[in-house]
Amino acid sequence: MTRSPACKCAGLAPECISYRLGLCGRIDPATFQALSASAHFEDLPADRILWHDDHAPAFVGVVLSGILRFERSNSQGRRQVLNLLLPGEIFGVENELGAGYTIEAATDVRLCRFDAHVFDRLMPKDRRLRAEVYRQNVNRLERLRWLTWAIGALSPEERVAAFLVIGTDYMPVQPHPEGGCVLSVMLGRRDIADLLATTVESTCRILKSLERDGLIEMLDPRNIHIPDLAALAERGAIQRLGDRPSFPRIVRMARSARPLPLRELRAMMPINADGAPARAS
Amino acid sequence: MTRSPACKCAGLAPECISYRLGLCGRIDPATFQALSASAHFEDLPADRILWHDDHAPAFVGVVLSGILRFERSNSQGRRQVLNLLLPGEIFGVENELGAGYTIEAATDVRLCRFDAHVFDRLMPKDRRLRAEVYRQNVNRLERLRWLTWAIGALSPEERVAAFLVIGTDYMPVQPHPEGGCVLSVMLGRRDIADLLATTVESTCRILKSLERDGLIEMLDPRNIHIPDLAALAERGAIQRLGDRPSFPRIVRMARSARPLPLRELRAMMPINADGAPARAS
DNA sequence: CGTGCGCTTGACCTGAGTCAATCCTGGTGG
DNA sequence: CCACCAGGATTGACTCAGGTCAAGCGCACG
Repeated sequence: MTRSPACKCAGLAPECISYRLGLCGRIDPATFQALSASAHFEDLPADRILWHDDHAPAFVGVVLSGILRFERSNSQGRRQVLNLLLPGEIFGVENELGAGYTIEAATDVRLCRFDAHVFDRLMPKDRRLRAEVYRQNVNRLERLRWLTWAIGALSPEERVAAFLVIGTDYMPVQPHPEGGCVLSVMLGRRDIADLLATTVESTCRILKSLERDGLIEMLDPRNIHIPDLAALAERGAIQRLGDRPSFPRIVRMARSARPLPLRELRAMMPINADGAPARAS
Repeated sequence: MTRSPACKCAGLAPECISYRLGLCGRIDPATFQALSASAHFEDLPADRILWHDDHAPAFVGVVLSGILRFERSNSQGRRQVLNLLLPGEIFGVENELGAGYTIEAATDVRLCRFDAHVFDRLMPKDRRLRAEVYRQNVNRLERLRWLTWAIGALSPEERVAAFLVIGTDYMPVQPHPEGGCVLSVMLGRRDIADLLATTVESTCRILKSLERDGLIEMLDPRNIHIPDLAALAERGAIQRLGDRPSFPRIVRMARSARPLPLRELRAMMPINADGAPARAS
């Protein structure tokens, strides 16, 4: 884990995802100054443990790129991923750790950490900061509600289908020459399985079966062509394409602070899943 | 559903659970005055639908007695209960409805409804009001995390065991002459099953099997003797008796505004599950 | 005294988890 | 450049936990 010296963000700010569409850009400029004075970048390799169990969090952070997973395991090691933390999202506010929760990097991650004390001092002062933290909490709650419902009321197949549909909101998406789109799944099978409360094997089989049904086509394990998003959504018990839990649109990440390594198909300029240019707001 | 004329709460306040340990007692007195001026009592019979699906909530409410269930169903009618709303808890803030969620009475319920506009006008003015709403949101998130983890990572048996243990925090509890305590489960099997993402039949069988193992004894379907709470907790994957999601302690309800009908064993003076007098705070 | 509903029990069966073998790919070192 | 290796992904075979379906049971209520 590399760690840069304190960075004032000054030059970077307009490029930074947190500034462009997250915390930093929505708070009072004075708060931003104070906060950025305590900011450090930090790069984590995939699977690095960021916080473990009841180890009280010592800092507040914002994800700049990559995905963190917020999870908890039972005694036999069965793991449940409770949330994905995406670029632009804050973590470490409200002592969300404590009861055996862990935060780990699901992919390579770059994040920005702020001093917790500085953050706590700023909270009561800036109503926009509070509003942003509140907003993100509401989103979190909404996503968790969806997940709980999905695990409790949907079949594994429906959950996987829904995961792919919802994934088009926050994972890279490219148009496909023959129509539809190609979703680049940023998570390994293990993580998908643990998020959807199923197993790696079932996930594989379900993907194959969705492929047999023509709902998807696997270009390679991580790149999935979705010819008809609406059809897949229907399989995933998503009534209208509109009602999915709110994730930040990765599309806004397109030119984030640190471009992802430019391998194979990974979309650097994602468009909307339906092939239209990315929606605003 | 009976509805009283507007009630100023004046005389009732000290008796009211929301005043004694919830919203009303924690906010600025001026806010309380304004809020209570728009307050109505409302009694709902069990299973009455309070809000349905995308019907935008028109009011903010506080549960005074009984339990509401916050739920969502899939297309085949499989239902998932996502949260229980207990005496003292607020609902209707932040448009939590919208995506097919429903709020229904799980038992007979008495609640206090406030005008949503009044509430929204007060929110920006009173920091203590905001703090209380925030606090309750954090609790909600925490409970939902536990539930998601439980459904995803625990077996149905573990979930039922844990449900009973956690239930001692928010459902009536009495000491048992032979030691341990008697928990009066306020929910029907159906609700328990839908909360724990299992079926009525499995719930029954699991209860029987816990009984065979001597972990519980069913006095009648709704009154369960727990000789050793810690042993049951262990079966429910609750490590230390301390780490359960935070529910309001029903013990504080003991003399709430409207006593529950005094049938059979229902404890009017619950004590702590371990037999000690109720813990403070 | 019938009816209905909630709870319980039994029989059955299948979806999905477990275990194990194989494939594939990218990375490493010779 | 190639052989080898490790880890992820896939596939197959097997098993059983727990869901479904179908009956009883018993209490509350009209």
